[in-house]
Amino acid sequence: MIPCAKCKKVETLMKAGFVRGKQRYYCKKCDYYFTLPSTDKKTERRKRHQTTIIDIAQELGVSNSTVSRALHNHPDINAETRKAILDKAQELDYQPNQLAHSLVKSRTNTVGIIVPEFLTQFFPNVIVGAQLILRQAGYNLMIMQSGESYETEVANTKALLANRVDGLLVSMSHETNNYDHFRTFEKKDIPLVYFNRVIEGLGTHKVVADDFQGAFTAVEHLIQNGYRRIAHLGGPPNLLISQERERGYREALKKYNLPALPELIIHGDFTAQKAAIYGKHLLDLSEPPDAIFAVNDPTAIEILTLAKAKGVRVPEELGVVGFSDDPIALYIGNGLTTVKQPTAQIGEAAAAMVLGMMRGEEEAFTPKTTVLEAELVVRGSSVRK
Amino acid sequence: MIPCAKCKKVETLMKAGFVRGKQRYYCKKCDYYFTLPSTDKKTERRKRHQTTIIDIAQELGVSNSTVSRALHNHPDINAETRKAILDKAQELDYQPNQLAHSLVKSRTNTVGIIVPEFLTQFFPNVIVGAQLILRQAGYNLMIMQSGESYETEVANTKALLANRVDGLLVSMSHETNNYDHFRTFEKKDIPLVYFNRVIEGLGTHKVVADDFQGAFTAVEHLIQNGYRRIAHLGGPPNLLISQERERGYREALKKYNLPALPELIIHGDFTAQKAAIYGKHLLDLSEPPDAIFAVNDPTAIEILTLAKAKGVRVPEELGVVGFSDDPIALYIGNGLTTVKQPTAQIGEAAAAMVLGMMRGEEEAFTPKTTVLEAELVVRGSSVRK
DNA sequence: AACGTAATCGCAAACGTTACCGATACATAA
DNA sequence: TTATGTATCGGTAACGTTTGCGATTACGTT
Repeated sequence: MIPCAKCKKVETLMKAGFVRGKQRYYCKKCDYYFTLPSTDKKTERRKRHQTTIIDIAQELGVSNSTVSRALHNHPDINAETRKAILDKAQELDYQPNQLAHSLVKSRTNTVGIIVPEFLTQFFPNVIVGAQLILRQAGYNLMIMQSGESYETEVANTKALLANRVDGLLVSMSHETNNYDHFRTFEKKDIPLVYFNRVIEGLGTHKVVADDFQGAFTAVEHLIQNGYRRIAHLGGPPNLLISQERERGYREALKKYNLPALPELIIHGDFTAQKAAIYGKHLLDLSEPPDAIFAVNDPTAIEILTLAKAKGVRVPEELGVVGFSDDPIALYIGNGLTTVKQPTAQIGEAAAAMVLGMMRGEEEAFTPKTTVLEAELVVRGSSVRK
Repeated sequence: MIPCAKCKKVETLMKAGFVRGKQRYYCKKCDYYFTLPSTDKKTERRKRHQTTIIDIAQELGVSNSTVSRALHNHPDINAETRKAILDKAQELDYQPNQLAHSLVKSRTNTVGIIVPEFLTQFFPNVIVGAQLILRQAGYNLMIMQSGESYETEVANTKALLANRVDGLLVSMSHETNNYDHFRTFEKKDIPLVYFNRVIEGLGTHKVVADDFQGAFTAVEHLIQNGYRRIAHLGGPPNLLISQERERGYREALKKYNLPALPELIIHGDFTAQKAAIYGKHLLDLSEPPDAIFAVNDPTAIEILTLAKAKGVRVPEELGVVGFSDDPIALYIGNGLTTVKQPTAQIGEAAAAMVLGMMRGEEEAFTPKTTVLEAELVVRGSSVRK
């Protein structure tokens, strides 16, 4: 009863096994194998779905191109039809499908940002600044946090790449020593701007606070307040931010003919955990420092806590200066002297940079570095009364 | 010399004006207008683009479906071809286009989260918790902040909708009184979970800390430490979080037969700014309170600052309890007594909820509310020595 | 030798939008 | 009239992936 798919004869046909659970037939005459096409139920439009441009078009009996034009006020459209379409869109609660849009335009209007953490105030503030600039330029911000882990940082870049971000802002985790995952962006010509945590040698734009000047001013301040045996609890040595702050520290000492003692310079990793260990080490030294310049506020705060526990009086016996002006700095003890960075401006500057790059305002590409001023905020932890 | 597009005759043809800068022709015989098809240059593949599945397919001389299968270890594929494809993918630095994938699957593997701000520690912590759970389930998190503005909150929902998130976590801005933008999600069957800042009546899942119990315990603690004239500097009255904390405050007073004095209950908006105004008002009262239960830590911190400036001794003359255990609480003065919320767990619980909903584990939909314990952390601001 | 079946792979239709062109109906100028 | 613009609108390839199903080979099995 089944006719051959080619010659339509029934008599020459025979069953010929199964394929994927369906009966297969073989026509001896045509020497042709085939299976019966499934009785295609002509599946009516999937039940639930966001309303599309096509839904609007069908309801109004126009083509989808017309609808598309209406929604983007293209000149080639009649005012009345546009109104009808806009009304219908409103009625059906149409939301454009950004995915489809991005796919065809191969632009997502999204830039990614990777930060090491957002438990201190620094990065959230940067993000707010960046978001401000980007939003008013019509861009969305996709926020990722690496949690100071190289692995997740790589995973983050992968995800952002998969989501085809148009640009990227990065502050590196202190774990990263390999930068291939960032080079990928350069290779694909995706604008990339580093901020705060940057390394040297990567030929890209950077936005940083003036770490050197900030550190120099901070240490000079300590010296001018009578501290002489000043230690530095630094950051990961691979990051420029650590290098610059240490350089500022060293230069300040040099200016006042003070020695930079190796035993008073320790590299941590920005975390309070490590700071506690190294800080304790410093305070327990047979000849302890009379001041500590910490690479960041969490470190400085840990030192203040240690000093309090040990009964070391601040600022009389120990001067402490931090870096970044964490809100806690204002409230802890008599206040923590710290170097204030223009957090929001860092975000804004970085955002402005990618914007420029994405708009292709670049002639020849020359890596530019924006340095924003850092300001010393003097509080109780560094001024002997 | 130009033949008619229909009848191919040359003699019946004549020029007939221009359309969009191109010469138009008219065949008198056929009564047919037309323009010459542009000499389609067969534009070779656009220069720069991320490598696609097709690039791999072409390089290897296989079809793109084969490549797709290889990349998802589909059974229908030879081990060798798979290896070849995988190698080539590596070589070409292939990154799957999430957009195209999402478009066809109509699933983005992304959930959105809207928070009012991330300048206090609370929301970042929640985000970290949520991200943890979602990431290991293969989902990305799209973070938005409303900045406590209704307008941007609406804009945020629009953006998330346009990006077709599979689910949404929301903590509302204190400005929002209209919830239509959230109802859209319910209407489109997009899983939605509120956390922390929720309102009543919305038939959806919620995750909150036990605000009532936390507040009750806090105020009871104040009473047990001898405070009698306890004020409450509350939050926006439309939010359940404010209502519950106020209820806890009132119930605790009631338990000890203390009156809830209207002049000692003021509603702020969570911000330090308003807290400064209302706090000053309270302290300047002819008969000032001997303790203040603040709706959150920024408010409490502002009160401590005001008290210090005014010379009111804490905790002797004024007991203060906050809510949320901001890091500052540990360091300010002799420490701020506060109610600690399980921030990360809130994020985790909320994330787990959307996950469940997205996986369609729901039978009939019954709004579920998860309440997580809040714990009183006693510090110096509330214990008279 | 003839058939049954598993292993592979290609085709092509979606997904929702955009944009280039072609194609009309009129309005207008010659 | 008649040739020429103009104002609108439809058709249809892309964009990069997934997937159902058809097709082809290669091998066992009777």
